[in-house]
Amino acid sequence: MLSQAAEDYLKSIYKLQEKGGKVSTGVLAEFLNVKPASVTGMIKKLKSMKLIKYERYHGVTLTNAGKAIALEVIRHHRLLELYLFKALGMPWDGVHDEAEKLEHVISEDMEERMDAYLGYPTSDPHGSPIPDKNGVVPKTASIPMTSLQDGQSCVVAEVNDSDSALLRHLGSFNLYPGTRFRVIEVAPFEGPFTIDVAGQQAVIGREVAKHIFVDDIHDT
Amino acid sequence: MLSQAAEDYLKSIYKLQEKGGKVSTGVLAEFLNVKPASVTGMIKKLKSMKLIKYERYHGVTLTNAGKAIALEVIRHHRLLELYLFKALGMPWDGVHDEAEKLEHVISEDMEERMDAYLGYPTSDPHGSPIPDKNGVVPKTASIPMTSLQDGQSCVVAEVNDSDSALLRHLGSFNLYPGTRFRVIEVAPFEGPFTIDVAGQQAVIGREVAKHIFVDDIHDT
DNA sequence: TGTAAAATTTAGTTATGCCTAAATATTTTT
DNA sequence: AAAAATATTTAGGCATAACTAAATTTTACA
Repeated sequence: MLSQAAEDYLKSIYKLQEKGGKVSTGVLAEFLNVKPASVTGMIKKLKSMKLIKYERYHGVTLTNAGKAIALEVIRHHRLLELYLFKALGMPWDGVHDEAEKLEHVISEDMEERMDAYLGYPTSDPHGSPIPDKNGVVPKTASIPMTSLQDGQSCVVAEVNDSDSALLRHLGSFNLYPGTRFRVIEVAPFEGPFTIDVAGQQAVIGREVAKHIFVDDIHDT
Repeated sequence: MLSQAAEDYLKSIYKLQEKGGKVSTGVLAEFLNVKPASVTGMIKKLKSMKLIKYERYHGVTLTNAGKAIALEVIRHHRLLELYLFKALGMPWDGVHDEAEKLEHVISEDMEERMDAYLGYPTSDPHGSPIPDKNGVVPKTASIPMTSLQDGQSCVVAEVNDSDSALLRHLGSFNLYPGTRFRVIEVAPFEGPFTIDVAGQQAVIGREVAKHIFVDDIHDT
């Protein structure tokens, strides 16, 4: 059985790989909040298990076996987030931390039962896609909020799930996946976004907007 | 934060203490499936944390702090068992193993939400009492099935939760907590019990009967 | 009571996964 | 292309929690 630490490495590699960019020792270390020297050690281990490919100074790549494990952990995480949200009524800014611990521990059986209870969902409370049992990730073609222009209307597709303060902030504006809003004004010089959500005005800073992805854009 | 291993030691000490008898290094080792030398190490650690009292060759006792942790872990375990059983429909012979892993990992918040969902229950699917938030354990005055006599009728109160084969066996006779049955005959010389459960006859061996506790006994 | 048996502890190892500090390799800059 | 900056690895430690084998302590029995 794979250690929790190893699972976290694979999950992180997958996510960093998704974002584009080379997954170097240093990047991984930063992402996982460990020191580069520690990453070197785990890289050796994962390589010897044939879960990753690695060449010095050229970054890491998941093998198919490694990717399968990464996707299974991510599936666990997102199913758990949605389950905790829907079945236990946990707030959307609380489910990430809980899922982060549970994801390494639940059985296949529990995974399947949650999946069935939820009706085989394809996205979690933050809009992130839930890979299916075969590791197939639903397509999500969304665009960063930062690329919106004055007057455009759109629907929140996905937000970063790991920053609970950010999530509470967005929640205070009722900005959840599925919520439609309209850009009233984008302040010049990389300024904040003034938007209209269901008749209410809200100001969203650039840094926050970077973590919001949107869909279904209309010019109005 | 306390390690999972330490939590398991405290939980085991509590359970062994309940059963009566001195909780010696060797007994603990056997119960936890580790070697006595390993127990010595953990005993030192737990003693230094003031979670147990210990004197060589005289066994271990929980301090109040240690008992509180033990009861919290047991509470988690039993709430989880009942939750998995009721909310996710897991079979009663499957919930123990799942709960065994989850019990160390769930938050107070999740504990409270499960508790509320279940309506603040006082026993798990195997009839074991669920300690409340303050560590108060509901009274359960039940008697081992092995002390029953011919013709007595009673209700299953509690069964050992950790042996899934045993649980499946009992399930095949519909022998769950709350089920009433009548002893038709106790075979002599420590023989098996022939019982009547809802009109069906079943033969329960002594070894199995030792793991069944009953209540509400009537002579018929 | 002395000796054998049983229980427990000590000493030394192992594996995991992290750390720091120092060494080395690569890339970038000048 | 050499020097400087950056990235990565090596070497040596630490903590946890298990193990084995050997020593020691306690208990039990003859």
